[in-house]
Parts: sequence; structure tokens; C-alpha cells
Amino acid sequence: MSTSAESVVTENTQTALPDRVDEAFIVERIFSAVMEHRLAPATKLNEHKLCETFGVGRMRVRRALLLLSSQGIVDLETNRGAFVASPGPEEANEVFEARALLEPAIARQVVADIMPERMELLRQHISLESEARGNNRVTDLIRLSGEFHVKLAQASGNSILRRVVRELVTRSSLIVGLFGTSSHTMCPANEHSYILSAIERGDADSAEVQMIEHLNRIRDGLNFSAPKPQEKDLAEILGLQ
Amino acid sequence: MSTSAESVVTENTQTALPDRVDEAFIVERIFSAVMEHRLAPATKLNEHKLCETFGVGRMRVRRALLLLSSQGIVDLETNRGAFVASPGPEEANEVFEARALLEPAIARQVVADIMPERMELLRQHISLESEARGNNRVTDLIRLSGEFHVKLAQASGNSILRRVVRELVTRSSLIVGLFGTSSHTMCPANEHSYILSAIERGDADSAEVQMIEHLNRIRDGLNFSAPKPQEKDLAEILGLQ
DNA sequence: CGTCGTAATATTGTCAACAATTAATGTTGA
DNA sequence: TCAACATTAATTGTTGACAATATTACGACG
Repeated sequence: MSTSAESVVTENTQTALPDRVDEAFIVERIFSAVMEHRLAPATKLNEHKLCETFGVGRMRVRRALLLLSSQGIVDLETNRGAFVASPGPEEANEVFEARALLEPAIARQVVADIMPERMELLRQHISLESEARGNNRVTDLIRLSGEFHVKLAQASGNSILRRVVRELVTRSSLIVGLFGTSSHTMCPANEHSYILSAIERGDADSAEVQMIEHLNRIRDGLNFSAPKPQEKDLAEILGLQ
Repeated sequence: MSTSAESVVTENTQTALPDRVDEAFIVERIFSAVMEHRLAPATKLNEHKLCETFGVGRMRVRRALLLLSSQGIVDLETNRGAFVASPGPEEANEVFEARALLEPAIARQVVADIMPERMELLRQHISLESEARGNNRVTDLIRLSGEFHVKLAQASGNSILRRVVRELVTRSSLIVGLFGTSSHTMCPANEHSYILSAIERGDADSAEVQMIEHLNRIRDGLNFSAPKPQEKDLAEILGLQ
């Protein structure tokens, strides 16, 4: 995991910065960097560096950090700066409980209001996951893994639910980065497909159960007594890989 | 409905401003004012007035408005200022759909993990509602009516869920203020009590059904083709009551 | 009287400068 | 060598000033 604030953009921008970099753009980029494990828990997000990286003034950066803080992705510490959130076991439990309540209900809702073009999008998404898995593109797989859940929430047609799930999934990404055992960095293979299959055949009960089990499986892969040493990962990044 | 930014504090502060007014305090006050219908949809929230009202600088006010905007309570319009959100029918539908998905599931969750002291708090809350209803204290009743839902989410023991419900309930308050027919300004009498009774006797199915029906009843009382004329309510507040 | 154009005023957006706080580095004595 | 303290540097918090934009007021004209 990279600890560099520049990695927020430099690795993600194969495209140039837009003409107008507003808070939403910055928030989006940091969200993605967290989701993809390019920004590790507890990473210092230095204002000056972010200003340089995004080519904006402090005001914009500070507003973006405030928004990220309200979404649980960043911790703002008075007079000390902003850090990528580093959830403890308690918060991790809350996130997964909230997901366990919400996502099965969403799956059921998607069945109740099924739309073929949304199913098609989800199917394509699962193909992308398989491809990334087959090619061992780990960063892509991590991102796609989380995105499936966001896209499923999107398939409910409710932007509020999508937003909540997005936030929860991103925070889960942090949690998994901290507490995940090595074989549980992303969602297990095939499980998204089982969930989607249940939805496609209109089986709300099964969709719900599959989702619950899926989320439980992720949660079971967490080990709260042994947070991953983030420094070790840094050594890997710095050249021993 | 008052359109004065001062009403945010002057009517709500029987207590003095705290020594330190941070963004959270300002957000909280505006949240409450919206919830209690003291701030009407589309009310202009003038920065200068808010600075005077809260005794803080622009930075603080602007940060608070940004947070409120991200929560759907305030609309920020570039170069024109901040306004209390004025949801349209589409957004109203999203809010109620999200609530219909979330709150029954929460009720079921509260049954599964029941705690007597939480039930007691909810019972007391319902007593407060009855009292306010009996004394025709409308503003109190509006607030308490919404708060029941927030407290039920709180009884789930999950702060994330509580936060989401708080936001949805507050936005519902705006929606009801805009589209509610005159007899549907707050939750119908007794329905909270039925929900709680179901929870107390451990009947998750009934709790869920009662909550669904309750939310549907609120929703059915909305008339999207005839938004309330806010000026009429303002005239009432400004002296004709 | 209503409409239009212009000027004045109000308000929001932004930034540089400075204050305040924290972190990093250097020095000294045991 | 290490701990304690002093000094310097870095960083965040805040504000007033100014620019930019929108709104309001006012006068002229048909």
C-alpha cells in the first residue's frame, strides 16, 4: 500500500486534470484511491501536497477533506491534519452490521423491480471481475470487487441507497486492508455471480441469503486481533517486490 | 413557517451559545430548525446573517453549509448562496423508498437484539408525543414525531444506521412540509406505539409490517401535484396565529 | 404604467498573510 | 548514549481584503 498523497492522482490519471477541479473531483479521486488500496489507513493527507497534486488552492482541498471526513473516509485532527481513516474493531463491526442490514434488503428490492438492462450491466461487471482475476490484476480486482456492491445498489434505482452503499463499501475496503487475512483482500470468486443468478431468476429469498452469506464470509476473514503492519507493505512498495 | 435565518437560534436557544461554536453545532441547529419546520424549504441562508447569529466567521459558516449540502438538507448554488433544500417529487420518492427499505429492516433488527432499557426510552418518547399532542404543541409534536424514528434507529446500536435515518427523516420533514396535506404534518397518532408494541413482544414480522404501513401512510398523505404555498404559512407565523 | 438599461449594493468565491499549533531537529548535561 | 530542553521548520486555522457575480434600485423612455 502506497502512502503517498501524490498517488491519489499520478497513478489514477492516465487522463489530464479537468479544467475545473472542484471538491467533488477531489473527493472522488481520494475515494477511489482508498477503495483500490492505493491510500492506506492512517496515511497523512498533507494539504500542501494535495494542493500541488490537484493544482488547486487550500480552500478547495480543505473543503474536500471536510466532506471526506463526514463520510468516514478521512479523519480530521485539529491542528494535526487529515489522515485516511483507520477504523478500529468497533467501527468495523458497525460498518458490516449496517451492510448486513442494507444490502440483502437491496438485493430483494432489485428482484422486486427487475430491469434487464441493469442485469446486463451487472453481468458484464462480473465478467470484468473474472478477467481481472484471471490476469492477476490485483488492484483492478479490488476495485471491481467493491464496485459490484455499488452497482447492485445502483440497480435499485435509488441514488440515496447507492450513496450509502458506496460509503460503506469504501470503508469496508479500509477495514479489509487493515484486518483482512491474506486470502481475503477482495470478495471471493463466484459469489457475486451466485447473488446475481438468484436475482436474475427472481428468487428474492435466495438473493438475500446469498448476500448475507457473502457479507459474512468477508467479515469472517477479518482478524481484529492482528491488524496488518502497514510498514511492511511500504517496504514491499519501495522496491522489494 | 419562518424564513428568518435568526430563527435558527433565537427560538431554539433558551440556552446561550457555547464558548466554542464549531461546524457540528451549526449543522445541528440547522438540522433541528428544518426538522421542526422553523426553516422552510427554499429559505435563503445568508452567510452574513448566520455569522452574526452564531457569532462565528465565514469560514465556519461555509463549512457547515457544505456539510448540510452533502446531507441533502441545503442546496448550495454557485454565486447565489445557500438555500434550505426544496425537494421535488422525484427526490421525495427516493427518500421514502430508502426509508421503506431501511426502517422495517431496522425494526426487525431491534427485535433480534432487544434491550429493555432501550425499549423504556422509546416508551417514554411515545409518552412525550402523547403529551405534546394532548397539549396541541405542534412544533414539539413535529419534532418528536420524527425523533421516534431516529431513536428507533439508535436502538439498533449502530451509529451509521442512526445517522442515515436521521438524514432521511429530516429530509422527509422538508417533504412533508412541502407536499403534506393539512392533516398529515406529523406521524399519525398511535402508530409509533403499535410498532413499539410489536417490538416489545418480540414479533419481528409484525414490527416490520407496522413500520411499512406507517411509512406508507405518511407517504400516502403527500400530494405532489399541489405543493403548499409557503407564503401562506409564513403569514401565519409572522403574526396571524 | 410597464419595460429596459445602468448604476449601486449585496453577496459569494477566493486568496495571501498572519497567528497558532505541532513536528522535527539541534544542543546540552548527566 | 540518552533524556530533556531549546530552537527551527512545517503545517494547520483563521481572517480581512479584494475579485467576481448576482440582486436590487432607480431613472429614462415609450
